[in-house]
Amino acid sequence: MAPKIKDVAKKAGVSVTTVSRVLNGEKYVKDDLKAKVKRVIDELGYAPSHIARSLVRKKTNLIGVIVPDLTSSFYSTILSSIEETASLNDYNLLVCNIIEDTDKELKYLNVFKEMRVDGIIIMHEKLSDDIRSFINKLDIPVIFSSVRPLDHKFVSVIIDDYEAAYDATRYLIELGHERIAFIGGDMRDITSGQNRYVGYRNALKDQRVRIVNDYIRFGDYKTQSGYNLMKELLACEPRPTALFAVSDDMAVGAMNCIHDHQLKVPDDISIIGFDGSQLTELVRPRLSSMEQPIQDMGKITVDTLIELISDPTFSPREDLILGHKLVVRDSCRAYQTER
Amino acid sequence: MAPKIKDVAKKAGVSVTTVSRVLNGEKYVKDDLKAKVKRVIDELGYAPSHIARSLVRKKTNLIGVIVPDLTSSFYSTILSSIEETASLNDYNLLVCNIIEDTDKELKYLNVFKEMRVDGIIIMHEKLSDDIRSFINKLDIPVIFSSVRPLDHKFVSVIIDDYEAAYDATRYLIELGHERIAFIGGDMRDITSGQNRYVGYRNALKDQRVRIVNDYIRFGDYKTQSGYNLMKELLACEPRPTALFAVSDDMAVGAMNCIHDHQLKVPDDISIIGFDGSQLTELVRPRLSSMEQPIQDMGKITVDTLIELISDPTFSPREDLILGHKLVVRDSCRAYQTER
DNA sequence: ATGAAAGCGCTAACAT
DNA sequence: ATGTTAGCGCTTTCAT
Repeated sequence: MAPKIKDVAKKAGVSVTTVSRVLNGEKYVKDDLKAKVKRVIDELGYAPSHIARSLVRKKTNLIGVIVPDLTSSFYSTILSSIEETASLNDYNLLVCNIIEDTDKELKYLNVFKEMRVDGIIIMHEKLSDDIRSFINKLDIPVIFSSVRPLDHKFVSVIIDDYEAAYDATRYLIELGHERIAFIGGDMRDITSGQNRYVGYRNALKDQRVRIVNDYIRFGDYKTQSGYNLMKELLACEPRPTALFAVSDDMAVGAMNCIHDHQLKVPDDISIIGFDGSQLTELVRPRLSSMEQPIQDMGKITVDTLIELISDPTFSPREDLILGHKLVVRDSCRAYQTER
Repeated sequence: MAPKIKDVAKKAGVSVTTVSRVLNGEKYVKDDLKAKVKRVIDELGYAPSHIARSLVRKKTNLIGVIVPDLTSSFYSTILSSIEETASLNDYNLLVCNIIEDTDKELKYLNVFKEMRVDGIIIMHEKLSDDIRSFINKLDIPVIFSSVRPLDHKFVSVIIDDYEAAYDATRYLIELGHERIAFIGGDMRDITSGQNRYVGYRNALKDQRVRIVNDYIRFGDYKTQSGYNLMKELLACEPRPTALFAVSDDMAVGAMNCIHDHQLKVPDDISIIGFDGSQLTELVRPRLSSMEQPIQDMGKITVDTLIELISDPTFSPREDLILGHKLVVRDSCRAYQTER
């Protein structure tokens, strides 16, 4: 069995309180005693039980994180930033990967509750009724990152997805494109589904570009779905000359589909993605994308959650809206009518 | 404050023991009592404290995981598989992302020790002396996944990296290539550094292909490093006609470099990667790769660790060697001398 | 079938 | 400056 504080106390010839004091760096311990205790701790290889500590302190220093898909470039990057920030603040991450599995999510949320995690980060917005009511009853701070669910009793750290989509679409319009297709996400998602879609539509409408329903398709943010939808789009007559995809993954899927059909990006079709994930630099041509500040998003999520944890009265009723940025790479070109 | 077992007991008019019994599904509780307790639990929104439980049961159902780079396609996939298997067995993951930071790693290992995690999974092999001695003293089961450090007192779940690299290289030789370059990893790594390098060398030697030192470069498994090293290789005279990169990330970096120099894969240079990560299907041309059974690796790692946890006498002294598989896609072609 | 009470390893009054 | 002791919320003998 691992040594306990009592063992240390006995061997050092002091009381457990004294050991506890040196453990917690309190003063009121004479230097020689402190030194002796420390030596014994080393000799015994003693490490205080976080379990026992949590029980009395009522603080676990644990943050539960629910990620929709660990293997996606966007989420693994934001998770990495979350981990870094948490670690810097002495918080540890309990990570749960949910791939559209409400039961598993509910189970995990319950584990988070049982574990008495200090806070919870959720990164998807397709909240089932069960989930919704569960987290509403929970008296643990919850924060949403990169998404904002509909009835938000909680804070979200996001960009303005509507504006970002609008700007991305306008960029294509300004390049002279008039047949601009759209590959969207799940319309049950407000943030990444609806907002981005409406941004696209309104950009077209405002610049008086015709909206063609056939050019509008919806999928699930993943590469495969981008590939499949692009295939459908290639069958349209006339073919679109540009595409806005609401995730880089989908954009890459579309690029690959185009490549596999012996067409060229951007010569035949211009593509702009969304997220600004690592993928953008991994593919050829490099993918222009509407960039979310992924690193900042992770950091700010954790920083805000920690404030929420340490000061329950602190409650930024407002969401935290970060800036988006168009990053131009090589996947778009101007459209010449006389081509 | 969250309700406790005592609150439930009081409200249900029974003893805490009884509540504990229904919580743990024991028999010897009359049905009507059981029902009443359950109702009260619901009404109160009571969830047993995992902390308190762990303290008395001496079991946390926590597994600590140390990942070298969450954002890499290989590690995020294996982590995803680990998470899934753990979750299925009611274990939760404490995830720590280490990017060559020994201090952080040591700190985390100490957290794992304090947290009394039931087991630890480590996915890198560059163990510093501190780390090495720390885990040797630890009386928590440790398992290595995808790597095997030098003095292995612990079990590893791996493929035969030497054989896999040998086979990958031989594939290029069989395609008729004679100028085969190598982009390697960190030679301080046994598994992914040395073994793969020696596999490459021996394959050349055995098939009597000349080994050219200029064609051999070492990096850090990442895309950028693959890119940079390929740039160096392109400057060689004569240029290599084929390349074996010890990670898919590096292979993709090399592909991009080749593309950026107006050359073609596989027409000008054939490339084979290593890992069989999702990247292989994301790039064009699709990347042929020596595939590791990533999913299985994650699953087997967790399954074995759980055995280790539940039965301390159980100790597969042997490493678990999984099979590798060459997956041919579009990045290699036969070399014709008369070209 | 149910309950009382000891104890898991620690912290934090409270005493000295 | 150091020690005694009562919990923290649960499980688990041991009684009944």
